[in-house]
Amino acid sequence: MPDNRALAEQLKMFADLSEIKGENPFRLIAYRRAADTLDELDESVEQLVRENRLTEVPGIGPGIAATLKEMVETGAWSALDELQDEVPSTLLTMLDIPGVGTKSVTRFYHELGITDLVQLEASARQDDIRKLKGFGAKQEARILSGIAFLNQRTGRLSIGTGLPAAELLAEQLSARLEVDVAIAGSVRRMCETVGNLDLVAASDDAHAIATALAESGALTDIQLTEPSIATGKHAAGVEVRVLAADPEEYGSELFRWTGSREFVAACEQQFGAGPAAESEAQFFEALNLQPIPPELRESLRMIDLARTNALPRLIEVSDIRGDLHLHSDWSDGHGTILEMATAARERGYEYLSISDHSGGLAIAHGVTIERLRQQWVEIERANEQVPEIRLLKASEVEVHLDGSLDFPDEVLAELDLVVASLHSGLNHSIEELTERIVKVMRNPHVDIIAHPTGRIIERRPGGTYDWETVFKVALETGTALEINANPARLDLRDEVAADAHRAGVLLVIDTDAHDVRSLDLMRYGVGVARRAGVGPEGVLNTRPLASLLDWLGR
DNA sequence: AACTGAAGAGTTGTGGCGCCGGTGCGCCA
Repeated sequence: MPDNRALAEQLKMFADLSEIKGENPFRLIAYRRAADTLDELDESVEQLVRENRLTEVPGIGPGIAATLKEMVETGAWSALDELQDEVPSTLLTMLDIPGVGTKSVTRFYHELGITDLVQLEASARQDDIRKLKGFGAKQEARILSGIAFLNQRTGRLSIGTGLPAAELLAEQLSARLEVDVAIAGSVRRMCETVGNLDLVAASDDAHAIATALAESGALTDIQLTEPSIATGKHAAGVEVRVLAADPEEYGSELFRWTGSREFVAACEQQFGAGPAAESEAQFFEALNLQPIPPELRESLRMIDLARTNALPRLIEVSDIRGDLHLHSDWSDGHGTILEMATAARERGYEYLSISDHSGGLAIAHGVTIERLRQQWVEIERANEQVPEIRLLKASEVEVHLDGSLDFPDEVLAELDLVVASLHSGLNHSIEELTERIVKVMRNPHVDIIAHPTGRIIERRPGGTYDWETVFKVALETGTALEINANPARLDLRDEVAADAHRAGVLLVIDTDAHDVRSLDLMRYGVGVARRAGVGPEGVLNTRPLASLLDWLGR
């Protein structure tokens, strides 16, 4: 039974193929909008089909409802199958190249007979692309560097998918086997992408684990690859490995299975095979080491720090007192200001910054100066309705190519908080980008630089900066650099965040939420900060409201 | 294809950048 996400994928694929075929563009918009809606829908499509309520969903009319019904009931979509006979679906892989869209792909296909990335790369190398009207040497170079970037992709799963999947499995296994089951591996270390999902169960019965895995419904191809290891293929596309650990060795095995491989190897070299321990705490105690948080088990230096009880105190999700970068339905968010404020109260926050896009980002329905003033009225009203949460009048202000901001200084001065964002020209040179961001930080009204590099993990490389200069100016101007908690971004990434922290730069962890649910992405940003060795004092939004307002100078 | 608003028909996702070629078009946020 296809879930909402799988159905949305099919709709998007249909839209892309139809666009290549040259169908009515408004039809495509409708399919894509419906797909976006499904991604955020709380109810399952299957349920809606059964109750014949699909067309009650905004953006789903009779046509798409019939399509969804067909997919739910038969598991297939005949129109999509027919379309794939006409338009090879391998063409879609070329759309992943930054700068290549459906128009270009159509021409590569019709005029050069190119159907996939391998053929496209070969043609670009042979200078065949520039023979097409409207293409030249620069385009060829862009295509080649784009393909090189795509070839670096690991096919690993985002932590944003891996962690919830591992949590669900651990919960199901624990309930069925009635033993402790822990998440291990790269998921536990909060790596930005994960190659597989590793779990450790406090049970030496691997057969029972395999049976429980089968009952979970999320796995195929379940087998015992070793007497004590049950594996299977997860629907999300990675391997699941569950270690059957003797309860008396549960802690020490969890340590071994958490990795990183180099880290565990280094420990074994220093301490031998290590003692058997029921819990990880006991394991560290037996080694006479301060417990090392999983996120720090990458750098061997941490072993020395643990020896002398000198590990940094790491930030925790419970340290976070508010979210300073998010969106409402005033721009491209889906929740009202009141809904976002209420959700923040449920999460125990003290404050929330309403930072919708500025007018320059038209596609996101950016807020113009005139609408900004209207928004302040609504923010004040919500402040009265949800007195537990202090809503800040903020903006995610577009940075233009010349480093100027989308709002004039007089308007910025009236805001409680200014988040500056680069969305264009991120492929410019390191010198140009550094100069631009320095200019932004030197604006006295700018408080935060959002998702500084603009990377999208495994999709867009993002910009490069002379970080030393960026940190120096951030320190000098008192600008906070964001760790964007969205698992597709995680920007700044762990290593750069660690360097920033060491340089004394203040960090801030924001979700950039576009709906209520995304406020919960905070833990991924906290994971990055922990991997960077950052404690609560290094993060702006751990501060109490009064202290935050003081920092803002308001 | 869906929505609006009441009839059928018109509207829907905007504007700047980069590349190519000499003014326009595709791509992207």
